[in-house]
Order: sequence, then C-alpha cells, then structure tokens
Amino acid sequence: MTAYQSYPQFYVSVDCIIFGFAEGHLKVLIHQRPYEPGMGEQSLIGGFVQTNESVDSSAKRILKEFTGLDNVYMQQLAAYGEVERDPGERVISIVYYALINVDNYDQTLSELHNAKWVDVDHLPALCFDHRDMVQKARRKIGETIKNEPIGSNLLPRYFTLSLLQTLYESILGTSIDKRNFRRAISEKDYIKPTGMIDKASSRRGATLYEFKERVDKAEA
Amino acid sequence: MTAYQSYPQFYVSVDCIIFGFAEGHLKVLIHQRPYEPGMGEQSLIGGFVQTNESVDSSAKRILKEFTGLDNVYMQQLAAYGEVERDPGERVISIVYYALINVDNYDQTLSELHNAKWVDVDHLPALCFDHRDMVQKARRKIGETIKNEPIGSNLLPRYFTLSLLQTLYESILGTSIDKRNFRRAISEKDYIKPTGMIDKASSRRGATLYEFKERVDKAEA
DNA sequence: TCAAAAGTGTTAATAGTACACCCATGA
DNA sequence: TCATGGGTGTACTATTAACACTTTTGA
Repeated sequence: MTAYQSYPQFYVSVDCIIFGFAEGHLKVLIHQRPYEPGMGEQSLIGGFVQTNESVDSSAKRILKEFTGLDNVYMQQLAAYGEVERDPGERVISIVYYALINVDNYDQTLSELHNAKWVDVDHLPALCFDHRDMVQKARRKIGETIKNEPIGSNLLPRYFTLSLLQTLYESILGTSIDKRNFRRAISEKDYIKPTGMIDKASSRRGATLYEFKERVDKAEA
Repeated sequence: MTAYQSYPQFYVSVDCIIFGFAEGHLKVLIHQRPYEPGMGEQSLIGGFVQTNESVDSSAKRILKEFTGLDNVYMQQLAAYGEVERDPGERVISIVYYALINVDNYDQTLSELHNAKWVDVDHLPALCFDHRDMVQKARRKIGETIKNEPIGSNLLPRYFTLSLLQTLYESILGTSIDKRNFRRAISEKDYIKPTGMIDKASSRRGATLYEFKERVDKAEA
C-alpha cells in the first residue's frame, strides 16, 4: 500500500514539563520512573504515543492522567532524538511544557504517581536528557513572558502585584525594580484591579488584581 | 528487557525546509514526491529516520543527499504528529530548516531529485502539512534575524548593503528605511567592508561587505 | 544628460533604567 | 510605636522611527 515498509519504526514518547508557581519559586512536577530502564530515578511526567491519538493529544492525555487538568496552556518544546538517549531502547521523545495553577489540580492523582514539585533552580538529578529539556523550556518561558500574559496560567485568579512580580523574577532569574515593574504592568491592558484587598500578605493590605481574559490555549 | 513492548511504534520522518535567497526573494527547495501516497505532488525534502542515526543526523544526511552540503546552519523547527497528516500511514515528522547559499551547492544532486526553488511568498500547493511547516519556519527565521547574523548563511561571501537590505526585507516581509538600516548594520560588529566595489548592480558601484565570521553551526 | 542605484544626518518619539521615600496597619 | 509589605514619580539614557537630498557613472 505505501512505500514505507522498508523503513524502521520507533517508540515515540511524550514528556511533559509541568510548571507551577509556589512559595515564590517556579517549580516542575516530577516523579519516580515506574519502569526500567532507570526505574526509581526522578523523571519528567511522560508516556508513549498511542496509535489512535496525535502527538498533541498524547501530551494532553498524559497531563490529564497526572493532574486531572484539561484545557491547559501547553506548548510543544522540541523533539529529542539521540540514539542512546534512553539506555534501554531507542525512543524518540517529543517534549511539551505546560503551565498550571498549583492550587487547582487533582492532588490525589498526582500522589498516586508519586509526583512532587521541585524548584527549577535546584533540580535533583533527572534521568536521561530530562534536565536539558527543563532548562530549554525554562528559557522559552522567559522569552514568552516578556511579551505574553502567560502568568495568568500560573497564578491564582486574584493576586497582588507583589506576587506577580515575584513570579516574573522567578521565571527570569533577575530582580526587577518595583516601580518600573508596576508601571510596565499597568500599561498593559490584560490586567485589572478588582477593588478587593488581600489582607493575608501584609498588615496594610494589597490590591488584588486579575487577568481580564485567561489565556488557556492548548496550542498556538 | 524493557517495559516498552506493549507500546506501538511509528515511522518517523524528517522534513527539511531548505531556504535560499535568489532574485531578491526568499526561496524554498521543493521537489516532487517520488512515492505514494501523494506521488508527484510538491513536497519538502524529506526522508525517514534510520535506526543507527539520531534525528539530527538524519536531517543532516537528508540535506546532504539533496545538496551535497555539510556543516550548514540547521535548526529543529517542530514535530508534526497529527494522526492523519500522511494519508498513507501514520508518520510522525520532525521538521528542520536550513539556510544555504544558492550559489554554492551541488546542483547535479538536486536536479537528480527534481528539486527546484520556489518563492516563499508564492508557494505552490504542497502535500500534507508542508505548507504550515514552511510558514512556521519563515516566522522563526524572521525572529532570529533581528538578533543574529544568520544572513551570512544565505548570501554570497561578498555582498552589497542593498542586497543585505533586500534579504532582510524579504525575510521580514516589510520595507525598511535605507538610512536606518545602514546605521543599524554598521553598529553591528559582524559585518565589515572589504574595500572592493561591485560594479554589476549599479553604474556608480557599491561597496562589497563580508561577514567577519560565518555562523555555520549545525545546532544551537 | 539622464536614469539608476549608492550613499549620507538630524530630529522626534518611545522604551527602558536608575533611584528613595511615605503609607497603612496589626501586633 | 514599630516592623512589614504597599504604594508612588522623576530624570536620564538608549533605542527606534521618520524623513530627502546629493553623488557617481555608463549608456
């Protein structure tokens, strides 16, 4: 039927870099690899592409299996195709990254998979080339957040400007001047004050803001 | 040995978007698909990943088969994984783009494959999702050329500033003010005048420039 | 002599950066 | 009353954008 029979076939995996923001730091969800090779090592959330699903769908399925979440900001990062990247068998991996709100996912599910959050700036040893993947994704998010309000995907619905600034600082790995930051943000049109005051984070209380429209796209 | 046996395997192809610059326009090298499905349709340069090579190496091999070129600026663009993207069988494609100098490749080889250059702004119908791939790559080059001297890969060794400007305009799809362009370029440190004069393009003659160091990297 | 491309500066607007103090409140 | 985080404005610098005329020369 096709002329492809003479070509080899490969396992194709999907690895998901699930980013969250907690305790003032950008975090990644990892778990212990449940099978050989590398069983017990720390690993990104992953799985294998099935015949009846696109690679994008596969990524969404895996994200849902681990977090219960649908309709999440998720982007393809890159394909990793070194011959020996998986010491067991040849596996070509297509990597996605997702941004989720750590207060709003199914923790029962993630605990079931022994998943836990680790600080992006203090990653433990990860199996295979997973560390490279995270670094690359982190750089890409840094580029993106300068132009697009992707912070909406990482923050709770209502947030203070201080929290937003901490998010930016954590993603960019720099410190930002408070006045410059607040001016730059107020010139954007995607954030608005709600009139509500958060009394938890300070005695004086801080205005709570929200994103006008949440950017919850699965592809772009 | 591994726990992967229960998972399906897939054909993995590599498609190469080979960009060149000729007659003042950004061009792409395409050819007629030599096998079913879609035999005879216009297609990007592609091939299948082999067991003994990484996906990156596969892209390099395919580029070399069609152009004779080694050591070319080449970057991974994305993986395309829709289930029905190839109407014959399930094929997951990993796409690369390359920038080459149209005066400096093995034309015998490319003619052997019925390859020809087409204008990026007037693409003919391409098979499968190849058109999307080209558009995406084009956007990415546009981003890149604002910051990196990738033009060196598309131009002859010596070139006039007018030609360089035409290249930028063609990639960015905008017209650029001549004085602003020349000032911006002269502030960069990667281009230098050679002292030679090109008499072919104008009566008056134009200074020929060259890139100080050619960025011929295969990965970045 | 004239058509055709080469070459050349100034000004205005915008964006980014640096920097320090007062405010409101609960404990 | 004081410690804590919230909130605010101005001056400087760098970057980008707009804009038009003179030069050279081969046909």
